[in-house]
Amino acid sequence: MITNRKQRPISAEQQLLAHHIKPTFQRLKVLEFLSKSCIHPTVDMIYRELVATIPTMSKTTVYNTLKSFVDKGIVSSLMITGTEARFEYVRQSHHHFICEKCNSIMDIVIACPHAVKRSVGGHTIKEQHGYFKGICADCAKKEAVNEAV
Amino acid sequence: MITNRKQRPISAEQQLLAHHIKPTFQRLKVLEFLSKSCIHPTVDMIYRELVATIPTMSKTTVYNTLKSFVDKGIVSSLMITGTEARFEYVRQSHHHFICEKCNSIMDIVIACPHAVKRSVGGHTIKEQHGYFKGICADCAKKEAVNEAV
DNA sequence: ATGACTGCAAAATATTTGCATATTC
DNA sequence: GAATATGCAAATATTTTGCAGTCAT
Repeated sequence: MITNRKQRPISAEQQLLAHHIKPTFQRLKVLEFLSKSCIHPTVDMIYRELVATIPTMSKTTVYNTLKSFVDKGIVSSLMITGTEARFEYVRQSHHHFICEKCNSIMDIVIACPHAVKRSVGGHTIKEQHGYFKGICADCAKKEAVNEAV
Repeated sequence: MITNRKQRPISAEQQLLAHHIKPTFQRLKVLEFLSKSCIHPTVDMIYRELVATIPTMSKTTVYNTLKSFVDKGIVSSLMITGTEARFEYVRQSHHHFICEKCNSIMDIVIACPHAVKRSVGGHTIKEQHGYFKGICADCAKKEAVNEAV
């Protein structure tokens, strides 16, 4: 769901207007998809999803669109799983967990004392990112089952 | 400097042997360069540095070598500045600061309550990563000077 | 009509793979 | 001499760029 600063639900169109981005058809579709998704999709995932219903959609447009969203702070870009960027609609500040087995990315909401810092070591902070890598609960369970056999 | 678990200085060769990696000439050079470097170099930076004195060095070998180092936990791979992986010799656990202007990466040593966690949300943690993005002190200073002109 | 947006194609960049050669034990 | 490591070349993957056509004021 997309909300404004007061946590009131607003449309994708209003969200783009609020950030001075012209709400074109393609941009709305990208934003709507991201706001519904919890899989932190790659450019390719977004493209494949949208081209299914919008045959003229191009990857360049997905790249362009994501770049403008990231610039405006509506979407954040995660470089945590190898060489492919992943994207998420910006909501509450949180950390991530990346599973080495299944490569899924999960949101981890935990208190972080650095989340409110404005600067560190004399450097001005604009963004904070925290992530964990390991084995997710699902994969750990599957492994346990396999070993029992 | 390379140290063992008791913080005693050891040679690159001993470090590789301790991790069951055959200490070949190329691997030693990569490890020595990383252990001396504080710039979190890319594959290309490592390659260019080494090929200057070892004309037969290939990028494939740098990739292979880094992969084995990361697998053994001697080196860690950072995906935080766009599409190019950066590498650092593993020492004390710490966070990073990435400057949006000059793209330099700095180590940030701060207390983090999550650094000792073994699991989060039921998922088993193997690695923790934290980083900040913003404007470094140097670039902020330069900007201030430019504005004053 | 102007300026912004889209999308194809090509270029640029980054990484991986196949395989032949070289090296080491 | 068997096993492993190296390095060239090609393939693949990801992102960016140039440009021509399209769309919306």
